[in-house]
Amino acid sequence: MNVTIKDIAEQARVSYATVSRALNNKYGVDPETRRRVLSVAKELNYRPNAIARGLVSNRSFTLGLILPDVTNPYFPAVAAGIEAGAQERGYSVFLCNTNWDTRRETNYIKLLSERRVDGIIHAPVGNTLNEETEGLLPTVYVSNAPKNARQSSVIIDNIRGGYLATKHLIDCGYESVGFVGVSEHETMANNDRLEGYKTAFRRYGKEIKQDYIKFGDFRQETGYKIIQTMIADRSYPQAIFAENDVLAIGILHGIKDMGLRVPDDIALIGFDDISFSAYQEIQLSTISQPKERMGRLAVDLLIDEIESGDAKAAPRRVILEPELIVRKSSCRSTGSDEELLPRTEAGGSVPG
Amino acid sequence: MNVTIKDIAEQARVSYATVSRALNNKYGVDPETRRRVLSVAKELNYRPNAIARGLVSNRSFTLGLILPDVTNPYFPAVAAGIEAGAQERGYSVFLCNTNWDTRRETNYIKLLSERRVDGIIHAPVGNTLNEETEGLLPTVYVSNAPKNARQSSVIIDNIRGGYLATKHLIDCGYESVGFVGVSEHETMANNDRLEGYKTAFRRYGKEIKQDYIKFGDFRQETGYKIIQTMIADRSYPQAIFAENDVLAIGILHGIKDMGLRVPDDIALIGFDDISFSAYQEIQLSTISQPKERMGRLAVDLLIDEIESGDAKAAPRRVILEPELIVRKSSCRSTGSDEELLPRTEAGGSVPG
DNA sequence: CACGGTTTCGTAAACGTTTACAAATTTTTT
DNA sequence: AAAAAATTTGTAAACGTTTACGAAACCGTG
Repeated sequence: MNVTIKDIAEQARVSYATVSRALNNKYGVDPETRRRVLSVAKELNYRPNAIARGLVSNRSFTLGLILPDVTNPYFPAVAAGIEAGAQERGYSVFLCNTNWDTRRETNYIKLLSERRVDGIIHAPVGNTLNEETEGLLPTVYVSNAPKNARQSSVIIDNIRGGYLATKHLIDCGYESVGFVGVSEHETMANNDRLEGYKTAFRRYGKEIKQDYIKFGDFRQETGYKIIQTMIADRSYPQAIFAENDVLAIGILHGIKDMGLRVPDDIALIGFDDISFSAYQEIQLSTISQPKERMGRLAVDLLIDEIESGDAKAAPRRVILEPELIVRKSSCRSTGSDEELLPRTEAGGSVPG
Repeated sequence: MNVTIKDIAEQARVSYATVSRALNNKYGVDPETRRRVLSVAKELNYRPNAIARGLVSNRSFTLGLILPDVTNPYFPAVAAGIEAGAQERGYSVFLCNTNWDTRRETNYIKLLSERRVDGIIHAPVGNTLNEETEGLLPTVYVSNAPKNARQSSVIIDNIRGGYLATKHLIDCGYESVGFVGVSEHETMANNDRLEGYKTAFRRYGKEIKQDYIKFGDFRQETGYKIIQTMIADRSYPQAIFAENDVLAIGILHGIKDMGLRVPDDIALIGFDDISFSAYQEIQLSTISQPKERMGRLAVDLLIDEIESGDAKAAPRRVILEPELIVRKSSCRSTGSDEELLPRTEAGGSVPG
């Protein structure tokens, strides 16, 4: 059906081995025959069969991308970086959507291993590593990495992010600062953000009030409901740090629908800087992650590991800096920019 | 390195052909040996090599998904449907992001054909078909289809959508209704929406005012600027139909930042119903597409074609109904629900 | 117990490449 | 002009499966 290397061989009156060498620019083929082979190939509109090639070379130039939810704007942003980077280096990527389900994660990893991908980029949901699949394939974790992962990862310093967010609110002068997080799917990223929150309290010698720490999931409605019951109960802080922007936007609406104002009655800061947070009507202060860059770094790391063959070399843990973005939901910038908290120690270095 | 069918054969003391038959539940293998083979396979943690399998069967159980921009919330919504549907039927999908670039579209199609995908789902950018690649692979177009495409497609009735949006604004009693569209990347979908706009004017015997028809690209900022210059020029309609929600949201902010109110000073309706349009602070009226369902329909169509082998059978053109969603940016519902415009004739039928 | 019919199994070829090795050809050296 | 060296080419094996075909083993029947 499809035209193969043998068809070319016939037309060009050489053996198919020579055709293979000519097409792959291998050393040791006469320039004249190479020319002839290439011209025949073009004429027949030859497309090499990547599958056959993969079988013998044991390399598919294919990656898996496992993420919890394409529909959550955070992930497409990093996926864009991954796709672009992979494409530039000759790899194609399989899209795998887990719906925040760890069992689906496991299934996908097994599937990808059957498809003989050369590696996977994984934005995992849990905070513990999956012993059944760890090490099955070269992996780079992105945006969240399980505790004591034995693989490389590209994340931001979530503790620092949580610290920056909380510090900002404290610096604004708010007496009480609450925290709304997601517990349903505990991730290291989330744990760390809470940790950063606590650190800020410690630094400022303030006491944490458990009533002002709430947990839900990662949906807008949840944030909406949580804040509304807090307000209804007349037990709410002056400011809130929400663990991600989607939650924060829900909270924002919850506050307004209860007839209170942001930031005058309750100030608010989110995390992630999804594109909609910048919208005029929302103007959510937040902690920004370099999402696309994280994606690029992750593929580059992965492909480097694959191509250098030292997949088993010391895993690299790239930890990027989060950035405080002050919009209108918190307070005007305080200007105090002192680096009270040193950056969290990274196991590896941060490139470029 | 990896455990193969031969390793199993050895352990189970049968030929590897028998192993293959046992693993694939083929007819003609003794229940006892099958049991033995399966148990050895499990014990050795065998994972079939999809690449080798693909080589001989000439089927990769792999699809390509080509879309213009993962970062635009419309596309992840349909991608989610596609991914889920494909996964359920045993297919994996390659993510291909074209950045609204037709040359990248062509390159991706060629690449996918080298990877021997069984078919592709394509949300194309142009309105003309690419003669170089058309027919190279079984294809289903989604969300936009080139004029006289020879392949199946799943789209909504964009003429009707444009009509519904415009009619809604006219019914609200606005004297003048403008149109803001994207011209940079002309698509059939966009052309049709404008067509629907014009149809509504014709039905109502109103005259179209060219000053109120503007074009830009598909970015928020563009909508923002377009409306601001209109307002600055003191030449703007009472209501605006924007060709997509991203544009509409830009317009929304543009209006507010000029000190005017929505809908009191200028009413607004968008198209697509991306998730953020529903946000409390935005409340954009819009025309909704069943995005996830479109994705599912598209994969199902594609896989049916692939598996039935009649890829060359008459292409099916599935045309779904758009739905008017009235929020707060236009006017209260008018209640007039008469079906003035018959649905656009479809070349095929709309399945259950 | 011979025989035809089933059922189970193994051998071999095939899928489209890459690549080690050897053969053939050309070029260089003496 | 022969020998040696270098270049170019072909043959064959390999990658891990599936599957057509035929051989072997088993079954029941007369």
